[in-house]
Amino acid sequence: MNKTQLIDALAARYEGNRKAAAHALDSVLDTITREVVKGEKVAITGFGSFEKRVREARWVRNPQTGDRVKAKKKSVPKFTAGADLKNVVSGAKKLPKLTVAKAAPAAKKASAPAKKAAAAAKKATPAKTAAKKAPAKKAPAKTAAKKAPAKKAPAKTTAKKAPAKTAAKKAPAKKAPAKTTPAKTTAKKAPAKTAAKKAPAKKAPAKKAPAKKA
Amino acid sequence: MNKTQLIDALAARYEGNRKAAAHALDSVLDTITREVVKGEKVAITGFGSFEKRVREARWVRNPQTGDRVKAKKKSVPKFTAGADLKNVVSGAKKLPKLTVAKAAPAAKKASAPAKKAAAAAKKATPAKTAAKKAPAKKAPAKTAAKKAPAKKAPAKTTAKKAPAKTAAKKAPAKKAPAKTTPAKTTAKKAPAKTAAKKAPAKKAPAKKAPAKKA
DNA sequence: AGCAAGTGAACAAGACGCAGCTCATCGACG
DNA sequence: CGTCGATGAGCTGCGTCTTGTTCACTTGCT
Repeated sequence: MNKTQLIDALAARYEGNRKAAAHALDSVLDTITREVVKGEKVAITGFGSFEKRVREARWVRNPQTGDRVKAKKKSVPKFTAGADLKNVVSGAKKLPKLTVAKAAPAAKKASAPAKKAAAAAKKATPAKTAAKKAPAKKAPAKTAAKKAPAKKAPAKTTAKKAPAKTAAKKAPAKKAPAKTTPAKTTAKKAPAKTAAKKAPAKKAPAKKAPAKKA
Repeated sequence: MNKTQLIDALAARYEGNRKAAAHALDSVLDTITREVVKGEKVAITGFGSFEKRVREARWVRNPQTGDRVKAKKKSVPKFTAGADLKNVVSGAKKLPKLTVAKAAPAAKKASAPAKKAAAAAKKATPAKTAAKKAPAKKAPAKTAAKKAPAKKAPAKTTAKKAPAKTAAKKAPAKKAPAKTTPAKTTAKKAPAKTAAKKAPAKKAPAKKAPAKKA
């Protein structure tokens, strides 16, 4: 998914208004960028944090010549994923269901949807809280508690709607073939890209061709 | 800077409307999250890309017990910073000036501001483009070109309008202090962290205190 | 206000970043 | 809608960074 496609997906939060979505995306990214450039660490609880980190001078290699090169000391942007993002990406936790209702009123009433989002978040949060409290109380039984969360994951899956579970199954299926699935996903929108990637792999020999030129 | 402060900064793009800003931030982050969870790589040219990466099972160590632990195979979120973000963070490139005018109309007319933003982007882009073309043409002189870019930075400054040049002069002046300012900023926070790091070291004994409790 | 996230420390194995170059892809603009 | 300049990805190998667990405390957010 590229920027344009992201804007398309984001537009759903703005009643299909792509311009508003584009403005939102640009604004968010630009603001984060400016703060990081200023040396400010931008910490978004749950999602992650962006910060400027100093990378000391170090020896690196020119992959083409194999020569060692001294990379100068510089500042680089660093993103550290937050717990929530990690949890949903790993599948340990599911994202709150995004209702169409949220998307619709989003553009009309920023406050109303925010409350709905909070409500949805609360629904997801308490369940987790309870789960965490249980192990917290069973300090000695934490080992077992570890196993408990594993059971929790499926429990949540089961707790969710049948379709969600179906989606969950699809999700893991995607993980297994993550290397394969993305190709499929890519194949849908950018099969050309997949082909393009495969093509470049073939172009690796193409590079050999230029090597011959050399 | 935390989420609340980020929303404050972002509100400037929405006529001070914090709710709209919050909605924008939440929408963007949630959309990115959902796409990544779905296995989609979200590539935002210039800023960076978010993707789900598979981490194979591996042996890790429990630092407290020294025990080897088998970390299960899991999916983790990964962010790769884009060239533009890297350049501005490293100081190799400056961010286009953000005019208040942009912020003001942003909330009123999503379309109009988008165009203005685009116009501003163009101003920044062509200058860079021209600068880059120059080196691109001197393919053989790339080695020199490397040295050239250092000179380019001022060259671009000169190429800009007199006022822009004035601004450029201010900009470099800001650069000089920028490094000083961020250092100070960093000094403020970093030392705090450093202090914090030292503080926890002191807290190590504090842990002994609870040990006494035990 | 209460709960979750974040932080720091410990250590070793595994993951990641980064040079320069080339080609494919992207996206802003006319 | 097409164009073209900018960006992204991949290559190699080595130095740097992250990650597991646990605990206690601080901070942030709903």
